Amino acid sequence: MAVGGPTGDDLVEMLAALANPIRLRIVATLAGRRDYVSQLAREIGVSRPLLHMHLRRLEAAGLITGRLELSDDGKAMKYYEVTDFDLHLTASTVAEAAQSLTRPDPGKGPAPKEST
Amino acid sequence: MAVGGPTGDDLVEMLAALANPIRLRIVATLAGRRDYVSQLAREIGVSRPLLHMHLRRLEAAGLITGRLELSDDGKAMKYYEVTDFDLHLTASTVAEAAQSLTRPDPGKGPAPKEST
DNA sequence: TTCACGTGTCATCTTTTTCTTACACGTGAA
DNA sequence: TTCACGTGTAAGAAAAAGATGACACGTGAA
Repeated sequence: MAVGGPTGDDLVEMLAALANPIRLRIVATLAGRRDYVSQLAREIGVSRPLLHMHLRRLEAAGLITGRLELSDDGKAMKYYEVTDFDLHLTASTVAEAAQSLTRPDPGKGPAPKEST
Repeated sequence: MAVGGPTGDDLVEMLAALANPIRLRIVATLAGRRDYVSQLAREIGVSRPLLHMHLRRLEAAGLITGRLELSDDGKAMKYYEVTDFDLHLTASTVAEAAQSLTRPDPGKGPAPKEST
């Protein structure tokens, strides 16, 4: 997906999702091959609940996607894989994205009202 | 500066620095013209102490630089401007950067020891 | 002197993020 | 049944980030 213009809010979410060693490692691992949760947790070396949280964050940002599949054993395995994200960050691209920011500060005011 | 390979740690720091509405807006504002702290605080609409903290984070990540200058009035003004950062984020670039990650998880173990 | 403007920091509080522990469910095999 | 393996979630502790207010300093002008 070309990202000529994610909204400022979306950009913040993507950046926040990537700005973490564990999540960076998750993306790196999934970049090689898709994997299911338990196996991924073993490879990266984190607990399943923790990995689960990080996966949610990455998926919410649109950087990875997961789908539930059934193995031959009849076990439900959730496989994750990376999406085709492509972010180009320079002062100008950031400046453009910032124009569509709706939150002046994180988690406070809901949205800016239009000036009269 | 081309960023064919910032270390994983550096990348995390840059991403964390940009993953914030206020800091995104700071970079966007400085992308147009350099500015000094008090004026910047007024334009963005945040307090000086708060802006000061965000500026430190951005400067630590190497995204902006500031230098102290003297105005005609003899006042010490600290002017900030953006650097020529250029980050390209895809699954593969992230995978490459992740190889040089030294911290398995944020704020726990100091550094991984080399395996024998 | 007092005011307005610039710089900075410190202590504190609130909020968010991160992480662990414990629990729930389902299936196949011994 | 019990065990191993897969899935998920919920509660609470710990750590980090965000934000505020009060303070310090220095200069020029009224």
